[in-house]
Formats: sequence, C-alpha cells, structure tokens
Amino acid sequence: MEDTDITDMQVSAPAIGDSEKLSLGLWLQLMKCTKEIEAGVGGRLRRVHNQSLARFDVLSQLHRFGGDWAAVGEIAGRVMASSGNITSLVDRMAAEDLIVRRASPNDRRSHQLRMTDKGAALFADMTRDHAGWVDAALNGIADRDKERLIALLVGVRRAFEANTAQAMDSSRGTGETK
Amino acid sequence: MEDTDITDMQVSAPAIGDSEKLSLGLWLQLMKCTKEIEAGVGGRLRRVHNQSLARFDVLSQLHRFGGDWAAVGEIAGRVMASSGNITSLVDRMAAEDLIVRRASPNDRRSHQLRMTDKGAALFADMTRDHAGWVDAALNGIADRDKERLIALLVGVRRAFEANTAQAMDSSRGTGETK
DNA sequence: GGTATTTATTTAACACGTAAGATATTTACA
DNA sequence: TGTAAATATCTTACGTGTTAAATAAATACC
Repeated sequence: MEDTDITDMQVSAPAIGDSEKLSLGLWLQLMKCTKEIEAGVGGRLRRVHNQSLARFDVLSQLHRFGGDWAAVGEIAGRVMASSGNITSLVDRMAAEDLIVRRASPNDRRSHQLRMTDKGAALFADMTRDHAGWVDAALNGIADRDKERLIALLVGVRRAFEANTAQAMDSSRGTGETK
Repeated sequence: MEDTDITDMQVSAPAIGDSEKLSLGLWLQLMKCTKEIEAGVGGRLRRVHNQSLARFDVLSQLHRFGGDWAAVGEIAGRVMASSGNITSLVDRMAAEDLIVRRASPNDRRSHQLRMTDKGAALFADMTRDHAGWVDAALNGIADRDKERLIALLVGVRRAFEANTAQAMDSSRGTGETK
C-alpha cells in the first residue's frame, strides 16, 4: 500500500481554503490511521478468539462493574452502540454463555447484564492479547510522541464536542457552518 | 459527555507494563476521536444528502479518475471496502443513478464504473458541505497543532505498517491488510 | 490444445451499525 | 386518580462490513 499524500483526495475536487484543507487532511489521516489499526487488531481478535471488537467493548464495560449487574442501557451508552443495536449483540453473547441477562428487580422495564465465569476468563485472555498487539503495532513510536498524540487527540475531542454542542443538530446548514 | 481518563478502561484489568498502557491509551483516544467525528460528519451527510460516508468515498475515488471508467476492483482497493462488499454498494448507488456500470471492453471478467452527471453534481455538493463541516468541527484547533497531528499520525501509520508486515499474518491473510 | 492457476467479480451467510416505531413501566402532574 | 410524558428496551427494516465459496475469464505451463 503506497502512502497517500495528504492533499490528494477529496481536497482536490473544488477550490477550498487552506484552513479547510488542513482540517480535511487531519481528518483523513485520523480515519486511515484508526481504520488500519482497527482492522489489524480486530482481525486478530476474530481469528484468535473468535470475537469482535464490539463484544470486547461490552465485556470491558461489564468488567468495570466488578461483578455487579449493569443495566443494558448503561452498557449501551458506554459502548458506541445504540439501544436498538445492543439487543442482538447481547443475544449473541448470551447464546455463547459469555454474559447473562435478567430482569431488573427494581425497575420492571429494565434488564441487567453480568459476565459469566466463561466470559470473565475470555475477557482476561483477550485483554492480555489485545494490549500486546496494540503495543506491538505501535512499536517504534517514541513514548514522547505517544504522549503528544494523546494530548492533541484529547484536545481535538474537546474542541469537537464544544463545536458540535449546538451546531451539529441543526441537521441542515449547507456551508453556513463556517 | 464526560471525559474519560486515559487509564480507566481495559487498562485497569490485568497488570500491564507502562509501555503497553501508553500504547493502549493512544489507541483508545484514536478510536474515540475518530468515531466521534465520523458519527457527527456521517450523520450530517446522511441527513442532508441521504448518503453514507462509504458512498462519498466511492464517489471521491471515481472523481479522481476524471470521467474515465474505473475497474470495480480499483475502486474497492482504494476505499476501505472488500471486493465482496463493493457489489451491493455499487448496486444501490447505480439504482439511484449516481454511477453506471458496464462490462470492461478489454477484460471480460472485469466491470467498470463511472459517475453519472447526477452523481457528479451530488459529489460536488457533498464535497463542499463535507469540507465545511469538518473544518467547523475542528474549529479552535490551532493550525500548527493540526500539522503536528498529521505528521504524528503519518508516523504511526508508517510504524504500524512496518510492524504488521511480518507480524500480523501469524494465522493467515497475508495479502493486503488494507 | 488442454489443464491448472491466477485474477475479477458476484453470491451467500452472517455480524454489526442506525433510525423509526412498538411496548411496557415509571414518573409527573392537573 | 387519571392521564400525559419520560424512560428502558425490543422489533423491524435496512445499509454496510467481513469471510468463504462460486463463477467466469485470462494466463501459464506441459
């Protein structure tokens, strides 16, 4: 795979300002970088443990509850899954005996989840492998650069969230967003 | 959305070294950052133009061919779509008269794609909006930070590709990690 | 020329994402 | 109390991603 120059994609189509070019270039690099690593790590997770990143994410969140029951919506909110989506994911994971679901004793609308022993054991294995793979994938990047990147990415996320707090939900705005 | 500390996720489960913690933290930030922006921009693209990022990507690649016919595999390779996936995507886009497909005159195994006028017009609109949204989303980030980020991300991608060239295919699928 | 391999694409089966609408339950309030 | 609103989840429909296998044509090799 040859390296793609930052300015050779959508950027080249119409005339855009330099600021937009820079933003676009950053976004393209973010996408490429994330998707490459995601494909690599996700592929290994599937080949080695026959699990997806989404499932690993669910187990991670359940792990944080430390054996307590967690509401479905609580987990869906922390994972990047909508409530309408988590259902089938939970179904499949429950079918494999990784998690169990029960009706909430307090709120009869609500259902709760918990890892099974099998799920906890699998999660421990996956966590160990996952950390090793990611670290190996980033081998050669200086710790200092990792720290810089983390700090910059946190800044980007903060800016994005601030900018979209009121702008993103107008669901329209052809160009009036600048 | 509350900010999540870098070290509070999978990192907390088993004992991991500091280097792995840093790598893991970086990867988590990359994922969060990308997915947030992707959800925001992709959502607007869907609401305003009723198109997905995948379709925008296909149109972008076709645009680069400047009106010439492009082989399906050529496009699939440049987009993050597998050859097994591009078929239905192309079908739906052709059904909406955004692109046309024909058999290759040279190679009768191969099919070729080209944008329609309608597709080109839609692509122009989407490109303009898309660039504006991304730039607006990143408002507040200094240009030099964007440049730093781009440079660091390119470095990460290079390192990843070098590291996974021989390591990632321990099970199979040597070909393009893509 | 005939068979095997590679290449290009499609098909099929499945996992996972979103949005919209249905259901059931709790909560707020007139 | 009764009715409206909010909440929690599920269902449905569909778009998009993966891999594996099927199909077809070009290419290579004997």
